[in-house]
Amino acid sequence: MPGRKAKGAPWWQGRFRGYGYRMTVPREAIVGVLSETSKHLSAEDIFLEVHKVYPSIGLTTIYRTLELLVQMGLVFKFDFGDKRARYELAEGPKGKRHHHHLVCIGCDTVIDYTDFIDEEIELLGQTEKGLSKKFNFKITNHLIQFYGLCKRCQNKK
Amino acid sequence: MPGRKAKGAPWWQGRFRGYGYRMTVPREAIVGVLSETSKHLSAEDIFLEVHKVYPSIGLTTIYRTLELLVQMGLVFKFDFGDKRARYELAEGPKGKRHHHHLVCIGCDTVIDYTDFIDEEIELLGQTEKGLSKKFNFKITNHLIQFYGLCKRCQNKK
DNA sequence: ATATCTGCAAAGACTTTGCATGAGA
DNA sequence: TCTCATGCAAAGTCTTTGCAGATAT
Repeated sequence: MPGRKAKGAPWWQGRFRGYGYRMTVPREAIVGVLSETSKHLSAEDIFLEVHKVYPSIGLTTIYRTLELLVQMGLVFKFDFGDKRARYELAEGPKGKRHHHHLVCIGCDTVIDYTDFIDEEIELLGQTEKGLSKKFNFKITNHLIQFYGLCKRCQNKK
Repeated sequence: MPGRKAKGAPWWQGRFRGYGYRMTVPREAIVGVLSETSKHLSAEDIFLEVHKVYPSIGLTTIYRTLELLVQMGLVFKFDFGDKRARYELAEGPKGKRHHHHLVCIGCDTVIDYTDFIDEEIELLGQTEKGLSKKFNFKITNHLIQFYGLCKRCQNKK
């Protein structure tokens, strides 16, 4: 759906304010970019995208903002094995579906999947509860990734 | 048990040969260090440890060997959020218990846990099978980590 | 008005690469 | 012997930091 830009009040502004952070043009632009894609963008990817509209915004700000966003829980930071960190919005306006990743160790392609998520959620819930109690550890997040070879890379060798 | 050093033929040598790699002193030393600990060592940790016995072995070799080991599936490489990569032997002589990690985002401490592993294994097995079929993706490994705050870090704030 | 935020340039940290020497099979 | 492996130093890459000027509230 193309015409998503013209919304009323961006849903994330309150979140910033709640944390005592100011709402600025760069921050708006960065969250904007993240909310418009389902890809796993690197800091530089985001920089380039933001740069198209606001050429004056620097890469440093991207990094600093992403750090904030991660800390606020608005964004997840991933490491898929290629050197750079990847970022993904934690929640969308419409509550984007929770998913995990399938990472190809041949070409670093990442596939999102939502299959078995319900079963996973249940097991994870159990596990989290158990671990929290046993280790007195307050779990706030989890990471599940599968590694292997995608179709193309299987055929290469 | 202290006296584990004097074993007959190191179990991993065959693996090296099988991949067409040579067995060398540095490689032996590095696997040796990894097999003597249950910690999550960084390349530098390993370097320092190896250095005590073989001061002539350089950090470069550590990196190069770790890459080989990871590629051979003998070692897992982890990213726990502090900048450096961490390495852990994938399998021990006695088939060390499969485990996952609980990572404290406050102090980067990592706790290994084996609770619920059986349930996880079962679910993961199912999931792997399903995903392999659906995406024609050959899964070779998986990663599960929980993030949160350890006891100490909960009390700090 | 003023505490934050930002951009630029420079620094930092981990990891990789080039090349000549040395060692395994 | 003849590749493969290693060490050293230098280079690379992503990310962070310092600081003066700009901005949000």
